[in-house]
Amino acid sequence: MEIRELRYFVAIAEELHFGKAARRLEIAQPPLSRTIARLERQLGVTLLERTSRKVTLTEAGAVLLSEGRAILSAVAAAERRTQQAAQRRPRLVLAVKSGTAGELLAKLLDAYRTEPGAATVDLLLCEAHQHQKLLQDGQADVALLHLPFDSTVGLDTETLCTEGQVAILPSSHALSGRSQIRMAEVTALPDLPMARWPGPGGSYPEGPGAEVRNLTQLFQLIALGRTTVIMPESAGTDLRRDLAAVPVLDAPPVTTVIAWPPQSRLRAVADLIRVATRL
Amino acid sequence: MEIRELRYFVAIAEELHFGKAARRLEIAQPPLSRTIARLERQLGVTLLERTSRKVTLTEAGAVLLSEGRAILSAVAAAERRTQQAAQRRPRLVLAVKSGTAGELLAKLLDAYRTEPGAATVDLLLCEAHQHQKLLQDGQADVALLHLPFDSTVGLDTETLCTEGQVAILPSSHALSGRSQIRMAEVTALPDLPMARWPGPGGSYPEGPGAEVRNLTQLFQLIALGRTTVIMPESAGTDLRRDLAAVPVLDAPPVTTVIAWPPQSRLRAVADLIRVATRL
DNA sequence: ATGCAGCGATACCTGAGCGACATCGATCGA
DNA sequence: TCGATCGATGTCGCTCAGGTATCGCTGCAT
Repeated sequence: MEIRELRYFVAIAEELHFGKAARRLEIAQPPLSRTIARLERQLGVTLLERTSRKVTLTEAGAVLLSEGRAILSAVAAAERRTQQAAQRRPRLVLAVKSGTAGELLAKLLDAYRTEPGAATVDLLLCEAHQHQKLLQDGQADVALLHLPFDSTVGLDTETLCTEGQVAILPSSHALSGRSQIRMAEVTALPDLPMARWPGPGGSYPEGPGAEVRNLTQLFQLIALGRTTVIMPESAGTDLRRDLAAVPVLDAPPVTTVIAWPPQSRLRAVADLIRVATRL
Repeated sequence: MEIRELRYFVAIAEELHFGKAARRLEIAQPPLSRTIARLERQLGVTLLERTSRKVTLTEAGAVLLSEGRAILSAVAAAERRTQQAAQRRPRLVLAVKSGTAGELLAKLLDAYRTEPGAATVDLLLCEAHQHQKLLQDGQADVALLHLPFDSTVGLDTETLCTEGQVAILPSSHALSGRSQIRMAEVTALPDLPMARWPGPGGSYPEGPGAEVRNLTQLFQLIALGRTTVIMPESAGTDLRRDLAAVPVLDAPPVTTVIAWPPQSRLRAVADLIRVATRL
């Protein structure tokens, strides 16, 4: 099995249409048909059921699609990382959800900068749920994740810190003066439905709250009295004047971890992790 | 970058010798030289420093070696799993360290067997530290691991159970009648140095205890009064007559988890996991 | 019922590149 | 200084990737 064959198969499996897949691959349709036929012959497995009107995946095809996507990501990552490693002055891409881990991030970058042979660290500000993909296809080398929100499946991690959560409310709200609060009190506020974040697929869960994509949007909506949110303490420091943070007693603690692909061999990654765990 | 090129590069990077690598790949040496040269040209990166007497890896080459091995494993896994998925009656390979999780394993297999459309489960009895590799190159589909001993990096997991640990002693030993014991008491026994297991590389750590590879060896040595061991409770049930198990109060608890590769799409794997978590 | 449009498979051709063999040039040790 | 060893290079045959033209099947519209 070759990468080219896998690329072709994944394209067809996604399009379920030889013509469209060929256009996407920028080749003609006949070589595509032949390549897939040969792949099937070599594996001894039928991957696609085709009539002249419809193409469908077999069960084996679904398995190969899933495994194949992972392999193609890994190949793209290998190419990127190999080229990075050859640079005279290495660069390191650190993926962080925008607006989070502010102080920790600053301390980490400061501490790492003084390391001998420190690489240039590029920050890749990403949206929630993107980390995984960025690390897997080599667009990022390291990421800061927040448990239990982010998944660490397929990654090596080290715990950096654990913190409580706070509810962000309009300063004018009745509860904003409280020194602490409980989950149930926040989630039950009928006048302030909880904001909804996009899920892993990029679509929003059902619910009454506002749909938000970033902290600026969110804070604006909270200030307007349209929504509220429960989030880690550190993200609630240095708030706008018209917002208040109230510690939520029984919210699950949030753990910030540093994560990297397990087979990472970049010295810069190892250094950064060492610095991070010593903070 | 193609799989063939990656296979060639990994072979050379491991042998650090074009001739030997070519023999291992069962091709002549010249095409190998040319293939690597072209790979380097395409990546725009020097992977190997070569003189006519010595070949060494560059830093970029070391990165590609590491990433490349992972990719080759993934490709082998994809081929195996695709072919498995095409079988009329699917098979499922469950990797377990020999001698562990006895009762849990029996219950799991019994419960799964009654599932509608249950696959045939093949047990792959392996040695410690092999799980990871078996799952990654597709020789196994699921594994039972024991935290904190085994690494779950790169795998999805579900916790099945947690148990304490016991010290296994000769029945004749002075401590064997105790109802409980402490770590320090066991590790400090001068007459019974702790047995040594092979590490991830297959070599043994330094120490006075006996070198063992499996439970039969181990139990025999304990019965002979040559060593002792601390291990999970469940592995210490149904002991030989001449051995005794004493709970170790302050030993870290052992968690048994079921683990699988994150991109797994086999229905049989999903079924088995569901059954396991409901036990 | 028939003709047409859309789709995947097949036939055939050209050129790139893989792999084999022979050989070169450099380097190290005797 | 000579020979052995090792990676690079030149050359050749052949496989196979990719292109164009076309076939055969199927569903749909008239």
